[in-house]
Amino acid sequence: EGQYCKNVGFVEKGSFIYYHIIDGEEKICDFAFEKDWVTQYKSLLNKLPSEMSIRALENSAIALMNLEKISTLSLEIPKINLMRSTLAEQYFTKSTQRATNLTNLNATDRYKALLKENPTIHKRVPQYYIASYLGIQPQSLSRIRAKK
Amino acid sequence: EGQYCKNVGFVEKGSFIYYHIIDGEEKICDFAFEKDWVTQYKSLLNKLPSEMSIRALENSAIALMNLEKISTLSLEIPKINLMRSTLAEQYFTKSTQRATNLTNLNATDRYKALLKENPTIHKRVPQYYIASYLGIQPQSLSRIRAKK
DNA sequence: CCCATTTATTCACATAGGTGAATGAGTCTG
DNA sequence: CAGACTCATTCACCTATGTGAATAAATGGG
Repeated sequence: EGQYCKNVGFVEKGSFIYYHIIDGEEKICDFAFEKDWVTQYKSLLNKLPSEMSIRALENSAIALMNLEKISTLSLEIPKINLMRSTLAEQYFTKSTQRATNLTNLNATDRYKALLKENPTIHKRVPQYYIASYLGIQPQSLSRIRAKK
Repeated sequence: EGQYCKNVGFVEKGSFIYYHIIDGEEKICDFAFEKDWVTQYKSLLNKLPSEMSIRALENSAIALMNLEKISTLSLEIPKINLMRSTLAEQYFTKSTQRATNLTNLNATDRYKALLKENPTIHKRVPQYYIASYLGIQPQSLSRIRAKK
């Protein structure tokens, strides 16, 4: 947060969280796992300070590519532009889906939807981060898990 | 919804809603007003059926541009590519902000945030659409407004 | 202008999720 | 192994929002 993002990463191994700090608490707004792209989109493309932080959760391996180099390469290899639109789209799709779930599903159903999409997430991510991502308190997620 | 989106629109006058139908109800996920771009991003760029509907709320004027023509034009006028990234970014920024508000603010504060961003919205959009966008019932929005 | 329809408000009650505290379980370090 | 953390669970109670019904207000067509 506050730094200038200059790279695009591709997760080879491990996991990452995107988060804001609000009232001293880490509010998780996204996860990234193997084969996801990782960058701070707005900071990267607009050369603005990043509005959020990104951090590895596990011991991870990530392939970093510098935006300048990508831009140069794209003159020779037009397919690289595909990657740029894929990136925009991945982020847009994920945040839209998250907003849709937040308005149309209750916490239990949001948790189920997350598990369906990522069945092993609770083995890899502390539960209070999952709760934060779902927009609820850790106690509430405990309650939801117990009820099932 | 279900159709193929082939245009990008620019709102000259009026207003539009983006919505899904879920359990027979229109769930509003975005608004567009003067100077906003309007398109169904994923359908447009991937030539897929649209996942949502878009409809004018008021008597509106919109400048429509065909994607094919935009692509051709962009060879002559490189600045047009700016518009494409602006578009991706507008959508991404809005949906991210919406998801952030939904997780970190209560309904009252989400309503205040919306009013701050768009002070005249209640003069132009029926209240039950605003409620839907905020992720609450119309009665709850009435209650919130009454309390203030 | 009147009636029909749509939209907004209000109320009483129900429920999901928040809050703070206590407890338990897991993990790390020495 | 003991002590110190960190994380997860459970509980009792609280509050925001949902729900369904009744009413009121606004809107639109004849």
